[in-house]
Amino acid sequence: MQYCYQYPHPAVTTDIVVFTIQNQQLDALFVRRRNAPHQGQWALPGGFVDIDEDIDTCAQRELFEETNVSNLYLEQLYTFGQHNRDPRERVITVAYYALIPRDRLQPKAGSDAQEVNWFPINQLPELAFDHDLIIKKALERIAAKAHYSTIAFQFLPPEFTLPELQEVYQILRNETLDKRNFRKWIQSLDCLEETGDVRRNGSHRPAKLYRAKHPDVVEIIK
Amino acid sequence: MQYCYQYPHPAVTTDIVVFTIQNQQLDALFVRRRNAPHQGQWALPGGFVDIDEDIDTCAQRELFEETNVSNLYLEQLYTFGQHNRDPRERVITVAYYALIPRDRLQPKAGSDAQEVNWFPINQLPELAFDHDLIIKKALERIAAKAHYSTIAFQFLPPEFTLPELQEVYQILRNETLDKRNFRKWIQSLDCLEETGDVRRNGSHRPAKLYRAKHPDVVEIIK
DNA sequence: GCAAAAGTGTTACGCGTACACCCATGG
DNA sequence: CCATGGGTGTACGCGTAACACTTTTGC
Repeated sequence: MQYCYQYPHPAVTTDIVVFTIQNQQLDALFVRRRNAPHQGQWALPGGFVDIDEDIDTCAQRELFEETNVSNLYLEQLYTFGQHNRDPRERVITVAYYALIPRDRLQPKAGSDAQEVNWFPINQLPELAFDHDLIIKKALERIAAKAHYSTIAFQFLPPEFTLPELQEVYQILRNETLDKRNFRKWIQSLDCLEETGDVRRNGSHRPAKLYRAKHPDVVEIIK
Repeated sequence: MQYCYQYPHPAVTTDIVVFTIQNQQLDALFVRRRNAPHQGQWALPGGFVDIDEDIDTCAQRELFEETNVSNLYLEQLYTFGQHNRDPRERVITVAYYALIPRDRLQPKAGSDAQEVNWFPINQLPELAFDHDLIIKKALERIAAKAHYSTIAFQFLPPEFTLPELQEVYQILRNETLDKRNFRKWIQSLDCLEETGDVRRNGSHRPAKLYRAKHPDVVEIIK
């Protein structure tokens, strides 16, 4: 079966930069390509937009196929449309980024037999296509958002401690923060509530647990 | 001649929100549709991406075709990809916005016989497709940028006075600013230089003329 | 009792904001 | 000389940034 048009049409894909934080590092998810071009190289998860599928829905679907997790924070990033970015045919890709909390990482990410892997964002392998550009843009975006939104909560489980939250902000903003000032700031946003519980992990004072008042919305602050 | 594919392909367009400031108002440019669907309604300028044309280039081309002006500030805004946003076929549009200074407005914008018109953004006509959504997103973007960038310069001729610059900021941010505080702020950015000349317009003290130190870059500030 | 991380207040400085009068020109 | 808009400085308050010690636990 063939689909014919009076004028040439590009193919459209979505690619998703999936971020998580583990081992004190920001990691992104990649899939090893099994076919040419760029066979064997690592690439962002993604794929073609179905003809009657919204592009947001497509991104959600691709994301689920690679991570087995749904309902993640997902935001459109930028559209990459250099005419020669794919040697096979004209492909325009709408890039998204998604954030996945540690506690929802699957033991083996990926539903099919594909080889997938997390890489720390400062030790990336060589990437297929223009995916290095996409990553770069995604990093800029989340670093910026870490300054004026509650995006960091999306990396954490529903209950977390203030030192954990501070660590996420530090990794995203790539700077160390003063503990007292950070606490004063985050408390003043009135977006946290104590669970009443504590977390004990080590021979030291236990940390109080908090949860976000509105865990599903990324609030713009300041 | 037909172009055939193994899988259905969407059409891809770019639409451009062209902004200018005239008569103390922010205006956007629209084209009246001559064909169904939405025949007779106003729509954003835009059109199909050629198969071997970068999407940025396409936006530039469409922009030039409607305004006869090139080398404008042009930035990608967002990609709109609801599957049913165009009743004819699947069309994904990559929206851009452009800023055009007063002094480069053509007497009759538009190169061909199409009916084109500027509308103040708070008196928009009913728009075709989802173009109201696109405008809304573009307005949010430039209002935000007016707070943390030198975007306002792009609305002005190469030489301008401080009252003129302040007016642009006020329109974009939709608030009045204190004259002395505005001047202190803008001078502190070290992005202006006096031309040494003045502009006389009326029976009052003439205003000093300034130019941007880097007229082609929109600097991120603060 | 000691090591290790959690928790907690105060001070200083800079920036943003509020505010009123003189200046230069054209008619 | 008068109307019109251009141009200028200061004071106050708030928010950001710097900074050190006590608390609680596990071993």
